[in-house]
Amino acid sequence: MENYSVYAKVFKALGDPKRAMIIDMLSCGELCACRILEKFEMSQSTLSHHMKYLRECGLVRAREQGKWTYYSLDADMVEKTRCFLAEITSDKENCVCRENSDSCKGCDENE
Amino acid sequence: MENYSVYAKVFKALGDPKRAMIIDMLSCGELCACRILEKFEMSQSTLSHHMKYLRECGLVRAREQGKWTYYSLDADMVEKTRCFLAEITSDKENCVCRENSDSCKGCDENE
DNA sequence: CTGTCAAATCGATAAGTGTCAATGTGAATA
DNA sequence: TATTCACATTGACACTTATCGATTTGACAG
Repeated sequence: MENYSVYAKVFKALGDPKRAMIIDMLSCGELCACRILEKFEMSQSTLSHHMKYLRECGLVRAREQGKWTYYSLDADMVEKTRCFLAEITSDKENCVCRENSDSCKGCDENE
Repeated sequence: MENYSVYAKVFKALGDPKRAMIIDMLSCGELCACRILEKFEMSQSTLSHHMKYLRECGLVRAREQGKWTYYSLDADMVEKTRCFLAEITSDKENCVCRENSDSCKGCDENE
């Protein structure tokens, strides 16, 4: 159930059209907040809120440089998320539905 | 922006740990509501609500047979969702961030 | 027809989310 | 030092969501 909760946060983050769009933008490379803001009709505080959400779920990293903050995707988290999605939507031997235990742990490296 | 909204619904659906778990269960094949309910500490009405959510975003289909309702994943939607996730998290030529804008290079020019 | 069962819907409530204006903060600059 | 700039945080609000118990619907058995 732990894993479900971890990725639930990521999916919640993707569950807002504007945040999904921000992810899309960041997929081309690092961007500063001001550059992202240009693309949206949204107050600066609202964008900041969204960026915090994206950071806290692990999907996005922030790098501060002087007064600017540069955002970029966390490639590792992206990969894990894709993997998790693939995992829970594919047939498998040790599925939750076949056991009482917490299987379907996805692609965690410590196994 | 349309596409972002369509898949935002799907991601919102996956953004609840229990719903993600239900998806996981259904990935092994069709199940009736009662079978799913067994796995959770959740009232019947709450489960019904979640199933409606999953149906409405297109991820799950329902087949009624007598008094039972059988649920299964919509393979097509699953595939499209995986695809969308891959799309927005990969670098590409025609990224949102390149639309109506000269580049995606960040704030370099302001430094 | 009546009672029972599976599931959906309704009504209510507490918690979470998206949004903005206002304010705070820390770095660069005049 | 005081001001400005980029961004974060706060407080407030309307809206949505997760949840439950109660009720309704639709199918089957007697």
